[in-house]
Amino acid sequence: MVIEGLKTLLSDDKRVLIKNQFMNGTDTLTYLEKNSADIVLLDVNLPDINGVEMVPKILNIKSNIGIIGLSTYSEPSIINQMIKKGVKGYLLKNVTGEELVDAITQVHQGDFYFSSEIQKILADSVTQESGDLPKLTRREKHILTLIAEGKTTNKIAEELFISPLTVETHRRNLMQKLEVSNAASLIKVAIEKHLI
Amino acid sequence: MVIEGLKTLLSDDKRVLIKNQFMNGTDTLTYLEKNSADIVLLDVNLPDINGVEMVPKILNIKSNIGIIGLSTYSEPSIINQMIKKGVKGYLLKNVTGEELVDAITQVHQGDFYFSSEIQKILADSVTQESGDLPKLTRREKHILTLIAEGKTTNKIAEELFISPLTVETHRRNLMQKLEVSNAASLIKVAIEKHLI
DNA sequence: TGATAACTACCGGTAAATCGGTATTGCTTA
DNA sequence: TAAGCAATACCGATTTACCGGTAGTTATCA
Repeated sequence: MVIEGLKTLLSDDKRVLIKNQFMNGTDTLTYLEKNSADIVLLDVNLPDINGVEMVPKILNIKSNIGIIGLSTYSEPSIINQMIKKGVKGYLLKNVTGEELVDAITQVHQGDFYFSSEIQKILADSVTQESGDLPKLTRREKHILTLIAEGKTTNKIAEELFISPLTVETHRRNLMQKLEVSNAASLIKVAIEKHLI
Repeated sequence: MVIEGLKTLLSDDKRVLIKNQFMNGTDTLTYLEKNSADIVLLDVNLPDINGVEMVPKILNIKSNIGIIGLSTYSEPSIINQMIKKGVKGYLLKNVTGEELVDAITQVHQGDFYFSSEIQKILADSVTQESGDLPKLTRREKHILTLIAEGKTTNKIAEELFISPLTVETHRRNLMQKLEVSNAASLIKVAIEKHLI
């Protein structure tokens, strides 16, 4: 449905030629390995591969492809991640045909393009400082999920064959990194920041 | 974009006439108050009004309108809620034109229509028994959010001008209702069940 | 190969949460 | 209006979490 919408919005404009379209990530990647494209309009919600992960995969195949992210929603953290991975533009699906063509031409010229809504979201996320994901280690992530499952320090220690004291240390580091002071809010912000 | 996609998918079929389309809930409701329609294709993610809340609002205006829910994603709880509110069908946005027309005609005849993917999700949710939302009282919900904010029992008691012992009772009732044994997992399942 | 990060571990102490059981009061509604 | 639920509250006891500080051993990667 979204693809049909895209095609309709772009069909009026002769500056844009739609070469192909796919419903999932893997098909897209195999196509791009054998064929060329200037711009990829990339939906963030794909059935097989995460949109964020798609970006480096595409750029590995051909680094000069301009990728424009596309999503219904607007979570700052996702947009931030996409930009870090190398998208050149980002739009919401309520975009007009005009804006869509603008975005494509701008990105094709080597510029960036973010719709006004996205710019607002990015600006907000900078002021709120909510976009910065703390870096958790593998062990910390693991223990985080076990805490979320309701397991106590002792249970976790048993499960990982380490000392409860060690688990407590990880626990404290987690809370420090996420700037909270107990497990309840730890889980809440971990989920908000998509760390779980 | 989605609307354009819909229009394209439906334009081939002469059984369906698109009367109007809107980008938000309020415009839709004001239109429906003065005009008629057989079927409403309702996106769950609207900028102003929650899709679930839209359903009773629409049915209050004209109870014989057939509503078909539409979303990119597929969270069982949302689909369940929509059905409870009275939608007659539910589709994902990767639906084909053919299936879309099928759904519309079936619902127009008074039948239900759920795409195979949705049926699978519903079946899974029944077996996993994850769809049953425990009923929390107003006070419990409030305290739940305060716990999620990392506040301790004492802080919450101060804030609500009640005894810490009372807060503790609410806490225990919350944990019992959500079938968990500590605050961390309480928050996790509360978020999973969209109670926060 | 040397520095940095990750993982491990400990002590002592305080604060908070959890458990089990009980009970009164007010509101709501069948 | 009686039953049921919601909100309030308490006691005693145990467990778990949280804080501050410290430190040795492995990876790992530049």
